[in-house]
Amino acid sequence: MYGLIDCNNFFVSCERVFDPRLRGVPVLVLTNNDGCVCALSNEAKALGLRRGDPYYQIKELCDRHGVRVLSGNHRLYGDLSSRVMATIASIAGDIEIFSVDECFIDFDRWTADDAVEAGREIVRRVRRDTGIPTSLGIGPTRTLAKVAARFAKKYPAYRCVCAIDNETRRRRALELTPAGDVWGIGRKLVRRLAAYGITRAIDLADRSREDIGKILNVCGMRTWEELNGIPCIDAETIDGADGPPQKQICCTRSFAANITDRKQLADAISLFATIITRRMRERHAAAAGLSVFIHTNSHRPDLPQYCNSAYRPLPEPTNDTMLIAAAAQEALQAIFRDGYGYKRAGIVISDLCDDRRMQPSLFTDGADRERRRRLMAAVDRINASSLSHDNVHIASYMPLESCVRCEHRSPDYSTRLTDIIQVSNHGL
DNA sequence: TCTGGGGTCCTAGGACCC
DNA sequence: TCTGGGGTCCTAGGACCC
Repeated sequence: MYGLIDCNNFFVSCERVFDPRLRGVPVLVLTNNDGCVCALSNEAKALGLRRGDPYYQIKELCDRHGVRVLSGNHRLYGDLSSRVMATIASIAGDIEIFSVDECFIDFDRWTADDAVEAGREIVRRVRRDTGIPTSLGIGPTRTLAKVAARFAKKYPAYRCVCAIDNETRRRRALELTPAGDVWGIGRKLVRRLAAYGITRAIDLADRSREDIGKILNVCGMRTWEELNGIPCIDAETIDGADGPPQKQICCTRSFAANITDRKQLADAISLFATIITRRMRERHAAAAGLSVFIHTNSHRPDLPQYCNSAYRPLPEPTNDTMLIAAAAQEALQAIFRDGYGYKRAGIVISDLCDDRRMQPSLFTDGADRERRRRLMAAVDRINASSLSHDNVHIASYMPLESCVRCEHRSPDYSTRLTDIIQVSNHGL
């Protein structure tokens, strides 16, 4: 049996941990640049708001109903996520972290009843120790555990834990689940399946293997098997930093206003190089090359459109901010054209290797490489201190706040000393 | 005025090999 | 008139996830 723990309305729940005034009222968390709705509280969902709604289209409705609107504070969410995962792991042992707010638990050696019992304890402890509400689904495959987690979240009678542990419950659950709510069935597939009369999860599971082979590809076939209780989604148990190495790292942003100036865009690219190299060093990744892309605003067909990207190989794999920034500038200069307003840009790195096992070049200076490595380590140490986030950076760097909008950002309650919550004793 | 960011996997088609 | 068979690698595009 697999368990899936899912944090309820995760980003909203994180904000509510530190600001109790947000409890019981509609709350939205926006995407970067305050562009779209990224997460909502149940009260906001009840007003008809949906994930993905552009904020400018719903602003008036939000004002009318007193919806509390927040910019995303991902440093806070990341910190709470690691606390939630640590709490779960302290009870369940090996867990497989699937996303910022979800993880799988191996319940293989448990009976269903014991798993439910242990599950209730996990949910209670996560709530007590971190303040985050969660739901737990249990099933014979990961896909069925996901289905169960939906029920655990939706119906209070389950008291946060739902198990699909026999054939009757499996069929009943799939009858009540729309095909589009199944893990792996997205918008496009919903439409294709509907053409074959498949609208509920049970319709999908009950088709013959031959039928499914004609309608869907191998990914769809795996979903079909999982719905029928045959586990076939890989068990890549992620164990701390020793999980499978990442294949790609990118850093891309939309800008609050179109950028027309070459120097301004270059400074934004330097910022992206700073962000992406810090992430690479955290993950022991080094890049053998990088791509830079720039894009005008595709939502404005009335303006001249241009997009392009360029690749630059590096003499040897590196995660040095200055070397990556320099290569990124070269790539940018190759594609920049005057006369356009650029709305989006980014750096994408697909050829990654482990910086502890990389092949150095015969023609680069080993002593210089070691000096640069120590310099980057020192910069990371200073910037990681909770008093001075990102105080040390390369000179051609544009502060994030000057190109991206985030007008309703909450404090970094748990990761920055100056933002720590204050408890007043006035009146005591 | 105003529409996110970071990933994964699969497939088809083209280039190339013997 | 008439032109094989088996394979790999790469890339772009499309689908999905949160």
